[in-house]
Amino acid sequence: MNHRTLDYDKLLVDFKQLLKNNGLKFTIQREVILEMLYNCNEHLTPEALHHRIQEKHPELKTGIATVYRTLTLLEESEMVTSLSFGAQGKKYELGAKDHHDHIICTQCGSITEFVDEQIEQQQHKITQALGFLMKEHSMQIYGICHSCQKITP
Amino acid sequence: MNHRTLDYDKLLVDFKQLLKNNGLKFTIQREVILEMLYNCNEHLTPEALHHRIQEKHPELKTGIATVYRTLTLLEESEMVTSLSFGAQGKKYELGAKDHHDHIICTQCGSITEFVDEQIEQQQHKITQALGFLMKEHSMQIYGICHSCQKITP
DNA sequence: GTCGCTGCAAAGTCTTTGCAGAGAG
DNA sequence: CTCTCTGCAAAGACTTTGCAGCGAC
Repeated sequence: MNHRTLDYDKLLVDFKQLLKNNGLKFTIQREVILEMLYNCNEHLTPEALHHRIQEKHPELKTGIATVYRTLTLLEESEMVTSLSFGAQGKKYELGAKDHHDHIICTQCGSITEFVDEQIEQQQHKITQALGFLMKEHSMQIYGICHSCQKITP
Repeated sequence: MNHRTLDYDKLLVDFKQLLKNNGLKFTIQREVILEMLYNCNEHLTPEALHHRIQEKHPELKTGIATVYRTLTLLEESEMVTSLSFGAQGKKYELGAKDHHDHIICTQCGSITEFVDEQIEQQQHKITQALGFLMKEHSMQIYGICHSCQKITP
């Protein structure tokens, strides 16, 4: 269900534009991080991302600090968004995808995405009633996914 | 809007029962932490909570470690819930209150609570359709609150 | 009295920062 | 060439843990 409205080339162009606009440089490390976020159909912790990059591009010896710096940059530029839940730390995903909310299995940690138009509309109603200027929102539902229910009923 | 359905005495009884059931002891520090969570109509970080306790009960010299330990205990027992958003860390609130979601002002950091029956129902529908066993959920809406809009329009 | 609890300080995590050399523009 | 990036290691922030004495039951 990912990347329906997004192809990598477009993403890369946007990224390069973003860098240029801010007098920043396009480096291999930054590209690799973006690419990895694009290709991993998952929500990744900085550490997991770093690990995968080292596996796939060991020649770069990418440092964890660079991963953190790039994620911060991408998040500030709203190209990725972060999710933090419980003690499990912060996870990142590409944010240019369609907006969606998350259903998280507390057993296996898997994350399912969904969008519900009715909920979105309701949120607008509520904030308007309070005179609140809504910028964004995040919703997480926690529970046990279908597969894990079978294992431990 | 808080504590509509909850008075402190009841809370305290529940807490004592919880401790007894687990062979744990009722200490002044634990009571003070619970009381502070009850009286502060806010979502508190462990550090903020610790600071307020030291202000109000300096004679106890309550250590930050005890605050962390007690919050962990309370969270595991589902008497408090934690909220984590962005880089701002984890905040705790009494969880025995009515269920509610959060509207967070990114300007002043204030948190407004709300409940919407329609959203709740919709969440159940969605998870049921996925064969997911919903345990709990959290929803945060970010934006600029009414007061802050006046200051910087 | 017993056994859990507490404060303190030390040890862990996770994340950020300073720096000198490498590399993009 | 200039000025930003990077990796490394050191420093920070936040949280947890070990321990010896204290206190609830």
